Amino acid sequence: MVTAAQRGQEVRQRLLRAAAELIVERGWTAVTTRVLAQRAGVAPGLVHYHFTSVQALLVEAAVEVARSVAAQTAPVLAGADSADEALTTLLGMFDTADGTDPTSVLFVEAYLAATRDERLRQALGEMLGQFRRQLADCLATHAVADPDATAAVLAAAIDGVLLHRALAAGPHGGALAAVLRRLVTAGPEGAR
Amino acid sequence: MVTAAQRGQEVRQRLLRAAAELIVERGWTAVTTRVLAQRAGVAPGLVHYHFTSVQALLVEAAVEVARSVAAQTAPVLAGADSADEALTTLLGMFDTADGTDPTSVLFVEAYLAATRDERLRQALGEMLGQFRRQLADCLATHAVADPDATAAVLAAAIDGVLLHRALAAGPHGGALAAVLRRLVTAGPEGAR
DNA sequence: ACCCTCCCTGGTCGATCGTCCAAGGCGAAT
DNA sequence: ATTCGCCTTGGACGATCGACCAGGGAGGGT
Repeated sequence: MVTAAQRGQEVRQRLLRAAAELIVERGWTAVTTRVLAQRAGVAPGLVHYHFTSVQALLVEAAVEVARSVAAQTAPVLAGADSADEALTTLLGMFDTADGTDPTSVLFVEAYLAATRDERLRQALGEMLGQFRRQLADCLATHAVADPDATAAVLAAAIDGVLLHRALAAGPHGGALAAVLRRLVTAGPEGAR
Repeated sequence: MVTAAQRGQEVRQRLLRAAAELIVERGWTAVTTRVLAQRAGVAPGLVHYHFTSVQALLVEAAVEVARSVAAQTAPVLAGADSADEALTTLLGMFDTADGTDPTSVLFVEAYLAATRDERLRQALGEMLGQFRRQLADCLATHAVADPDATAAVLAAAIDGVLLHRALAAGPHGGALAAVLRRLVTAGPEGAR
């Protein structure tokens, strides 16, 4: 037997999934109560029953997606045998993304919304810091110079490449990896 | 004597400036006819007199700002004596930006809006292509390997760094330049 | 003096917005 | 069987939205 509470949680999840889709399709500030409910297949009133506001729902949905992506990248960085391997595997995960794919657009939408929502900014800032730290640990283990700054730039470069792919075709696969590899193969003398 | 046509053009410019401000403050899809008019200090009806729609006004405003930034970077790339110098000067132009400054936010907002507006996507895509080409020419002149892919990655890295700065503090100035310099100082043997 | 053209005003239109709420439904506990 | 607590429904509220337009006003050409 399915309890009412279980059905309630499932509705919550459906609303979160609908929010993630609609942020991408319409843009953060254009996601409305009624469209959310329709996409989730529930009555409009349920949105404000399960969440205090539409904005709170969007924030929770975005953070959840970011968390799931972070959960995928973490083991890659922790288990790599070399900085080269970590880079290659990481790029492989994003190589099918063309900048207009749901995940890429959602991330950028969340970044922007974070400039206008302090809670979201803090949540995403912590996750970015965590990713940078994991990446820096990976680079430090494999003797890359200035691992902290390198990790920050590498993370930024990946996001930037995805951002630019939405506008115009850019380097993919091997060509992209070859350029980015310069960041992690320079020895300690790379820093002046 | 100020003719009516001159005043009309000035109102148009005021609306474009107001649009650029409001896109940053409120987000692309949250800029409304009436707020635009109020910020520009004109009657609401003028928005749809000078522009066919609010969306058209936003697109024109974003493209105009992008063009003015491109006009600032172009001479830097063309006149640099070395790839190092071009990189340093370029970074200097963006070093005061913290990711929440008007120009950075406007660019990202425009990138996102471009995924939902084909005209804007094409306009920004052309400008990105032009910037990449200028940067690639600069790199090629100073014997950097694989200038096209390097230029694309470098451009993406700069945008990515600005994007991430909005979420968390990142490398600035010398530390940032030191890492990015690896991209442009690797010789032809850098590509395996 | 006339008209023509363009700029501008201020308000109306139907649609849609976020939020809230009274009332109904239904399993679980008493 | 009754009560309790949570989930759910569908609509009401005032505010605001983009787009539109009838009409006023003021130079410039005739």
